[in-house]
Amino acid sequence: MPPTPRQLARERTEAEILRIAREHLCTTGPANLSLRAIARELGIVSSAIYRYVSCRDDLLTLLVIDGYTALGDAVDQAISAVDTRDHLGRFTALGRTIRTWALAEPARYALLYGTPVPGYDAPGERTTEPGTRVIVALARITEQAWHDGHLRLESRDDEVALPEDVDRIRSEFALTAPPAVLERTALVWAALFGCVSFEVFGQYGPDTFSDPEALFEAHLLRLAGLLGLTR
Amino acid sequence: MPPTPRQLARERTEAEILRIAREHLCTTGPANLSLRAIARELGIVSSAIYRYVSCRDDLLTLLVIDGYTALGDAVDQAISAVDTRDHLGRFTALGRTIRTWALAEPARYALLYGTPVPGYDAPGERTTEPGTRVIVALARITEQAWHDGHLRLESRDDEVALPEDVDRIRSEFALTAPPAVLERTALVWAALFGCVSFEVFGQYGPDTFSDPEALFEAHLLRLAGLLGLTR
DNA sequence: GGCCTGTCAAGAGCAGCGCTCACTTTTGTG
DNA sequence: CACAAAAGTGAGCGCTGCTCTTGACAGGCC
Repeated sequence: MPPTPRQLARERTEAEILRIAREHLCTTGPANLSLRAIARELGIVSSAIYRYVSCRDDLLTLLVIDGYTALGDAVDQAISAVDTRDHLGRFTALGRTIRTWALAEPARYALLYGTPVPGYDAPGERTTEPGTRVIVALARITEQAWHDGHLRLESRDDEVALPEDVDRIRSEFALTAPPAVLERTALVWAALFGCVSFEVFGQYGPDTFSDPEALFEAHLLRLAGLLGLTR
Repeated sequence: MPPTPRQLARERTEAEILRIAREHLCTTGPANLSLRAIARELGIVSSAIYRYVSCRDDLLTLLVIDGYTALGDAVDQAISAVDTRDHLGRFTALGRTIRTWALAEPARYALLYGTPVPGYDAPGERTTEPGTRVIVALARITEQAWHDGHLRLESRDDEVALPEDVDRIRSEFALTAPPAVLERTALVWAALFGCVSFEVFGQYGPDTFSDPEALFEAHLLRLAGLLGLTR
């Protein structure tokens, strides 16, 4: 059945709340996100906001899901614009997209990959799936590269740190590449976000690197090498 | 001249404020650090706290310096306990110390390497020096390894992303290793903190890796390889 | 001893916050 | 048109950071 006018109005208000909340996130940060301020900007009295959002943590959950989804969509789209056989190109597209999105949306990035908000536990049943999209996309790239024979192995790649965990994950996602590939994928995943976080969070001093993008590109290529990607 | 009783009492109170603030940081986070709550726990009235700390941001600066100093001391001590010629041992000691300290002091780690506190600008003239101690220590390790001929170069290591910036930094710290070494040092630095942040901030799911320490050790060795450290 | 100055604590007060509750107004629909 | 559900109102509680005025007290100087 078609949505009633009431449902439409409600959805429009909910979307508007999310939009204002995203803006406020930039200036106040997640810990000081103010429901009163959002209500004020929305033009309703402070208590009326609770008709749409049960509490502040609920709004945070909506923002987390919203952020993971936006980043996941951006990454998926960037990857799918590159030839399936160009594994290095897909990897650099993934890395570049994460960095670009994070620099464009530092507050949302911080909500996802920065300090956890004290006293807030993201409900796993709602956030895990969108939250794993980037690492799943990265694992699919290395899996495809392995499948196509474009993943170089090293001499001591026959042993891995956590065989049980790695095997469980490999079977969960039906990965055929050797365990060491998944281990290196996890390292590159963490390293990638380390590079992006340092830049977004201002860990590099103000006048240390004149062209952070060029530095990131160089790091991306080295990480591709660490991954064993050829071509 | 000896410190007056006044000065002694004042210093004792300041140290006590810092201690309580560190505790509160764990539960409230830096953005919601409450001067009133600290004053209450100290047993003085809320306004009296401003005799010791000019404002909330000033307390944050004290905590930032305190944190960088504690981490820097821990890293320096761990490194100096390893033979000067054991460059791999010094590198893994540095990495392990960062991880151990971060897991033991997640709130202080988050203050240093997590999301910047919105609206708070750390005064560079007071925080830069303690804040660079870890990367300086890492650079000294790679420099020493290069000096001792224990740093492997790669074929395309003759070109570097930002020659001017890298050369400026090399001369500032009197580094003799080639530019590519510094570039890789920067990547490993970011990657290291990426691994630690993922673990401290709970980016790995609750039941993904049964033994995060073992995973970190494996990643450390791979990062040492990326650095080109031999033996 | 008396006084003056600088330090410290107290407490009231302002504006903002999350959230609740009793209440009124609006609105879609049988 | 009537009526119930939904949306909005405004007072109120206890908390926050921060300011300002007021008063207690100790050390140095005459």
